[in-house]
Amino acid sequence: MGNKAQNHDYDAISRICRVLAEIPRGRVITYGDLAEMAGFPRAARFAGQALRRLPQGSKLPWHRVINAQGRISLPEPAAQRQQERLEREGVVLIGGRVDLGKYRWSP
DNA sequence: GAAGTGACTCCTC
DNA sequence: CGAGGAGCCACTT
Repeated sequence: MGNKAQNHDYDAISRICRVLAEIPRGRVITYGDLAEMAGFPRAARFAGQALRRLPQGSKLPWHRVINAQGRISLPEPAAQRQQERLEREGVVLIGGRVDLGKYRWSP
């Protein structure tokens, strides 16, 4: 059948999840890079939507995804949780900002 | 099939 | 460094 994004778009989402699962502990990735690695260049927003659709009990490291400015794009209070998770992995936030030059993950 | 939406990014002021 | 605006992509309704 020609169903693409009608019932369950496990095609694009699964790619995002796959890349997400590859992010090593203690590292972070930007929405833009995540999308690009999944095969959707310039689709940073899509990455965000995919993560937003992610179930709560997901084992995927959604907290390792931040914006290109090294900041958490998530609204409160989720942002606080994400920051704590990152710090718990050793990712230091200075002024609510992550040093992408140090923690940005690249394959 | 068109219009709306967003956990974005880049450029300019 | 912060605020504002246009551009982009794929999903959702």
